Amino acid sequence: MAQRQILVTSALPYANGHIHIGHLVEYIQTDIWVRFQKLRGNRCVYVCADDTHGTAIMIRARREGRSEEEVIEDMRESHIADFAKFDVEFDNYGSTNSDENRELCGELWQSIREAGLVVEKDVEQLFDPEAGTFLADRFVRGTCPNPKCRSEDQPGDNCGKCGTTYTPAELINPKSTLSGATPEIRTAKHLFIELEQLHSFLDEWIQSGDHLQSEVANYLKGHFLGDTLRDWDISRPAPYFGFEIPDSPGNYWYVWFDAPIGYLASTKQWCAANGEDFDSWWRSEQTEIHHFIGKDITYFHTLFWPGMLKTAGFNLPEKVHIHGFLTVAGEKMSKSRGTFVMASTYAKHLPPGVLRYYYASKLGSGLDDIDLNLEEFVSKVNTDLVNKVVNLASRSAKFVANQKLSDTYPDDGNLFAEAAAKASEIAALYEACKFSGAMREIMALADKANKYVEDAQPWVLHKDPEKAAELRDVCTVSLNLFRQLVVYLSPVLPELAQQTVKLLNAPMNSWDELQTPLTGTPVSEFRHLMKRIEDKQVQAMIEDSKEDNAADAGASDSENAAAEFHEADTWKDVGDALANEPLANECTIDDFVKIDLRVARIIEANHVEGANKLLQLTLSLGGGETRNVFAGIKAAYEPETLVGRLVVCVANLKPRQMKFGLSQGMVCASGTGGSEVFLLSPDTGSVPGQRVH
RNA sequence: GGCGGUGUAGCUCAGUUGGUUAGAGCAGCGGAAUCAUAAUCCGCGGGUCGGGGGUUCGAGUCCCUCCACCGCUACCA
Repeated sequence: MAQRQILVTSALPYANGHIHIGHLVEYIQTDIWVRFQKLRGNRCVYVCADDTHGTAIMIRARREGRSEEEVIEDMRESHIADFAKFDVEFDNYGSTNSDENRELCGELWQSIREAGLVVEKDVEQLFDPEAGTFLADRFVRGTCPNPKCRSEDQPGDNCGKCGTTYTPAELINPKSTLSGATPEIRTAKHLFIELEQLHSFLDEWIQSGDHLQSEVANYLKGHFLGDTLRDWDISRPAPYFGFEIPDSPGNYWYVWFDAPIGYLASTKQWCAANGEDFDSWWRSEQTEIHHFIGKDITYFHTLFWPGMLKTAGFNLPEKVHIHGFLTVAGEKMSKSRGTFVMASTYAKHLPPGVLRYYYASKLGSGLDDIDLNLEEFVSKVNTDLVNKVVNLASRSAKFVANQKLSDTYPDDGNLFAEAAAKASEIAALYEACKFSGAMREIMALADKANKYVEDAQPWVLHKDPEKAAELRDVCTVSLNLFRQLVVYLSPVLPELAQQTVKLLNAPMNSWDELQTPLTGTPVSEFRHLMKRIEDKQVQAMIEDSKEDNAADAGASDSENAAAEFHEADTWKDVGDALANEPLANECTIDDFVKIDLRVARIIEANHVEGANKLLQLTLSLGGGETRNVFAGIKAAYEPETLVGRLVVCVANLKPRQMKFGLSQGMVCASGTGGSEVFLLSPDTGSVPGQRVH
């Protein structure tokens, strides 16, 4: 098989936040794929970098009273340390704030200019006169301009209440979240790339070959390519932390222009350090480029990025591998529930290998979100890795410790050969990123191996000194089957592979080593290769995450906001997920007054036996008037935390007989449901029984 | 609203170009074994493959329709 030359990237983590277990899905997925390629003997280079530019970093640096460079350097060290803990091994980890990146940005920019793709347009944007900076939409809040809504304190791009989208300039009574000042509308020149000129190229690239998963190609086709592609605003006026555009003083490249160029820049650094020729990696048909990204940044990597590369004469990606997000216990990671777990917090409580295995066992080639189910996590890694795989070594190594394996490989009923024959099938699963399928196949082999040991009964042979040779044969088979499994698993579990090398005193550098059994080699003293994990470790991690986040609450708002985002969500406001509830039909004031909203105090709150979503609440309207209400807020609130607080309720709602009793009203709340429910609270001073007008 | 995706055993998921009584792991139940980190092995139960309609000799697999859930809906993309 010819050796392939493969360049692999993961998305660049933003230097405004620490790595969390959601990020790790991507880096672990990529690292497994890279290790697999290397094991197969391909030339494979894995580069990444910190994404360092943009308003968010600038604001953070100001708040912390230090330079942007200091901020990003600290975060870079933290990121590198976190990745190392999880055996994510980059060949180069760069930064978008590097000389290489600046040069390459200039080079691509030049090509894009020469291709006639750049146009200049005026853009109206809000400007904070106190902070002296233009404001990204999420740094502006004000009253929703929709006359039917007028909700206060809404972000600058769309209303979280009614879902209306608008520009920040349309907000009523806007305020900067940086200084509290009222922003001014200022006009500035922005540079745009006319992507439409590349429409037919993109059409073809996206539909041809196997560059994208079919869902993605369909999505792009239906969503963007069916229409005229809009111009892409790639400049930002000063002040901005980034690179100034050489032929447009006072303007900076927007962070999403220079971020993907970071892939090139990081490669260039690697080339310089290893005496490699950059063009043979990025301008050569010999090289396959593979990007691994999350589904939220599909747009950049499948439209702009290929367009930029094409225009500047670089290699196009061979494949953009797109994955879904991580949910924990079936829901978005949540700080209040302690499921927003930082990589470093995880590493304090649990070993990294088991997370790598768990993710591998869940990852297919699709875009579906994967769920970290905590009970399943514990049982799966213990069962598969400790009880099945490691158990093979554990139950046979001690019989032959400090001895040698048999000189000729014994009859094993063809088990080794059959498992070896699975190599091409399992390799194909790894290659296609169908790791879950690969793990299933490997565990099926582990089951067969355990059955072999069960049938061969080495513990019986052990008692009869005359059967020493037979015992050694059985252990030779068992340990070889074990080693074969470890080779199969080594992209996922590099640490286990290293330990197995020590145990069996034989290297493990190639996929082909699973084809040939070891014979006559010494066996070391057996030591536990992997510890079972316990539920209490997981619980401790969750508790610790709650504490982490409580500590965070004292930090700046922007820091908290950043921590809420999925890996690339730092580039947008996650709040718009709430905006999809369509606006109800128009109603008159007469309609409105039919609904009698009252302030009420929760005087009792209880779980309801047998109910999945409901809590039983007793509301007091004052003067002894109470209402029994069943509210679907169980996932979001503990009953004991509710007692005593004021809420707003619909007091004249027709009572409804529910499965668990009569409900005499509704408690007002916002949110999308599940754990995302937020009760409305009146300001201090209001008392139970007051009507809401 | 539009577009994309998903809906298969209690849970997590496989089901390849439509073809014999729909599979795995985990969980549950019953046995065996005791070398091993209470880890293993054997057996059992459990699904009208979201609902309905259609094409076909035959559909979880193709077509239509409805329902539920998730995501996206672009000048922070």
